[in-house]
Amino acid sequence: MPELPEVETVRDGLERSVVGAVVERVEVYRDYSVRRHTGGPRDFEGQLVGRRLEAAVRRGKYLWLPLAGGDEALVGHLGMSGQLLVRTAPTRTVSPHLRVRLSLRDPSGAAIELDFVDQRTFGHLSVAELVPTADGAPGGAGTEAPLVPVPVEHIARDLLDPVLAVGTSGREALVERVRRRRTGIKRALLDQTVVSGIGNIYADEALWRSRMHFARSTAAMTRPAVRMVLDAAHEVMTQALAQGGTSFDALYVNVNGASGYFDRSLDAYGRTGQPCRRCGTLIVRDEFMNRSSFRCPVCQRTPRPPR
DNA sequence: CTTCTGCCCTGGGAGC
DNA sequence: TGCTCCCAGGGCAGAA
Repeated sequence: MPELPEVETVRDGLERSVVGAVVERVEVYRDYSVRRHTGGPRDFEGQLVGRRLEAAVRRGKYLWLPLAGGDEALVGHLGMSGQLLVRTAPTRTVSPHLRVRLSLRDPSGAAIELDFVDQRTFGHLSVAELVPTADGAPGGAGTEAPLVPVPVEHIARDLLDPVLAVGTSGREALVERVRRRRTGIKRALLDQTVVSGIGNIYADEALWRSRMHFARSTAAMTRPAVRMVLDAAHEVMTQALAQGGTSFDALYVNVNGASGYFDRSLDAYGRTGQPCRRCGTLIVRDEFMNRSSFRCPVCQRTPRPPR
């Protein structure tokens, strides 16, 4: 499932393949896939036709393509199973999970199809207004413009954002924000209003690398401990991005959670019953927020319950 | 304001 | 073989 590194791979692909192209036709095959769009799917189609895609921007797991001729953007979230596939030649087979198709014309006159394919339909597209960022800094990766779409306004910056770079005041402010929370460290890492882009997989990987239990109280954590887990999250996502980038094909912007990075490099996530790569103890699975959490029971000790 | 729960959705795979 | 049920989980509404 796409988290920050996968979404950044998609953003990079879109930047190279569809930026500069003009939307000629929009087909919505599944209304549910166009959500949080004022006006509904028909209005979505009308808003896009004739507009040129000006950039490809990402914050956390949100993507957006600012549209020429107005402060609006095509906004996308891939959810669990979403893919944005770029094709420059007609295809014989159409995915049964094709939800939205944008037919584009690039500056050279060539036809491009941008397909939103999403099996589980947790992802969605919309057109939304762009508004200034609260801090005046660029809205996300891939742009210098200090703008974000309205649905992204409440989404915090992610760890690859220069505003949150290690050693900056932004990073230290994030450390303090985490310490002010009254919750467990994994809940804080997953809260997209605190820091964005971290999902269940990379949260578990960051906690394993930091030797921390998911339920450790944020309020009781020292600054160095919070720095450590944030650095670990940053590191694991950077490494994943480096691997995801190598398999990228410019003509096929792909997101596939089952490929590449996932199979080879995970230390905790999904490794129930397999030996911890540090100490050999078998990884366990815990119930957490109605989903799963994977950890080494020795490296990541259960914290004392608060009194 | 903060924290937390339940729900949205689909199809692959396990279990019988 | 065929049926049923569980599971994956990001983000949001609404409750506490």
